[in-house]
Amino acid sequence: MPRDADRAPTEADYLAAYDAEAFERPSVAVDVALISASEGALRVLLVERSEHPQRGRWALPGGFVAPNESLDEAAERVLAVKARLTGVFLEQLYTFGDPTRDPRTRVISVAYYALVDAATWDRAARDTEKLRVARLVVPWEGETGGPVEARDPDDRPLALAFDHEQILGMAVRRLRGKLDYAPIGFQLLPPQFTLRRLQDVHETILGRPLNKDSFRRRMLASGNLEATGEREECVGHRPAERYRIARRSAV
Amino acid sequence: MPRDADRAPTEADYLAAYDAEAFERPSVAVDVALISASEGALRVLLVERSEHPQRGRWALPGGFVAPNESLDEAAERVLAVKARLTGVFLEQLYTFGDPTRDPRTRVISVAYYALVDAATWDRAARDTEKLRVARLVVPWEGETGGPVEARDPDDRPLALAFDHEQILGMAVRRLRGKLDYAPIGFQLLPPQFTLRRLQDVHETILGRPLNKDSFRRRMLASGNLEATGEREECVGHRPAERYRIARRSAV
DNA sequence: TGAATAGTGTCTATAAGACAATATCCC
DNA sequence: GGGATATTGTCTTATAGACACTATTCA
Repeated sequence: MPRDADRAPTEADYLAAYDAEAFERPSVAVDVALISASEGALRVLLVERSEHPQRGRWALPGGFVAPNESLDEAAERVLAVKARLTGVFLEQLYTFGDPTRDPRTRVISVAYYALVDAATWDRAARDTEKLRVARLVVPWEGETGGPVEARDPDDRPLALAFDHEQILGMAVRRLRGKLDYAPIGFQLLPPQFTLRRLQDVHETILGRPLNKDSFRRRMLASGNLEATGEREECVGHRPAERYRIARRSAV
Repeated sequence: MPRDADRAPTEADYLAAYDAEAFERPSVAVDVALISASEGALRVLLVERSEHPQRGRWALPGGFVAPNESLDEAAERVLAVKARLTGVFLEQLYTFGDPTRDPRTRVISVAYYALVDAATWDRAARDTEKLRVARLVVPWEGETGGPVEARDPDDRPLALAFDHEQILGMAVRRLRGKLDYAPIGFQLLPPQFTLRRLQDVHETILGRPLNKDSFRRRMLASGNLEATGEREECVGHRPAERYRIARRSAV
């Protein structure tokens, strides 16, 4: 890491810094990676672009930020309008501002990610012409980072619009990083779930198998789970107990 | 976490989502928390506002994003112009977009944090009328989060402008969260340093004492450090070996 | 020589991984 | 009863915290 201090800023630098209010203003949008997990893979909702630019490519649902709404509210609105979902887990991810990321004009995108369980998913976003639930393929391990691929149900790659490949890569990296210390695994499951299903979700996010015993101990010790007393039924083997998120999450 | 699916979006929702290009565009700025550590406390560079709004209050150095620069470039420019620093560690933090955060007009701020060692600091930003190095007081433990206070050299609180108290709080929280798994502690130290100085930095960031033995073991095992063979001099006690960042950081 | 901190070695407590044994359901 | 997975218990291993001890420099 070089530390070249004391480069003398030019007059132009000063002008650029102080007169920026006169600059042309960029458009600001939010793009939401709505993520779920099923059958061992992460899934994401994509929208086919019907207009130029990038017509025919697949994009994250997004929209421009209205004058009187906060960024969080804009993201919630996008979810409500495009996926018909409200009240889901939603968190800001990163802001993408390369001047050339949108060929039309300068568009700065504040990316969000949202997590839902597969059941809610099925109600909200069936596969249609314009809307598709794509499977994510992560070509890197751990928290290396980098773009990820989206595949259709026949395992064909979907061409993503703009820099949405990067946004999805960042989302997966964030998920992997937060999973161990933040209570986010549950968000991909229905209100009640067995420990095995929770482990499935963790393994899907991390892209690697986990030790069953250690996983049980960690989860139960975390204080984030609460036994319901109920059990699975009709499963062809000993039924597992169902858990839910503890009211006082953590200690 | 409620999961109220299926609220039918109104026509107005659709229009808001799709006609947003016609919206008035917000201004987009970057604000940089330039952070250092010395004498057991985190320090941050603040600029006194000479204009309304919030005249007389202290703000993070910032500037509007120019049409042809990326967000990272804008943050680098702000550092070069206001602190005369280039090549320092710089990373995007979070984007603040409350519609009322700036009373003039809608300003969305992409916040960054930068890390420098105290020596570079002293060269770059002496205390002047307009520029001040403030001491940060963190009124919460661990990664709880929340606003932090800035104090002047006489320990008097400095009134911060806009939501910069929140931005600083987010910066401290991010630092605490990343410290254990990302190589960022070195960024607050000169190119060569002893393990004790590194521990000082970690304790300052975390706001709590660390176990000396365990800290040594972890740091040396991380593979991020490289012994220089040199030692301290004239220290009135056994001189410690100096280390630097390993060329191949981590494995 | 003594003050002060660097660096090493050992013991203990805690958490993760491995493995075995038992429990419980449906067929 | 047999298949299949849940759940519990024990053992081993890695890591963090605690503490004692030695090493080295300058005053």
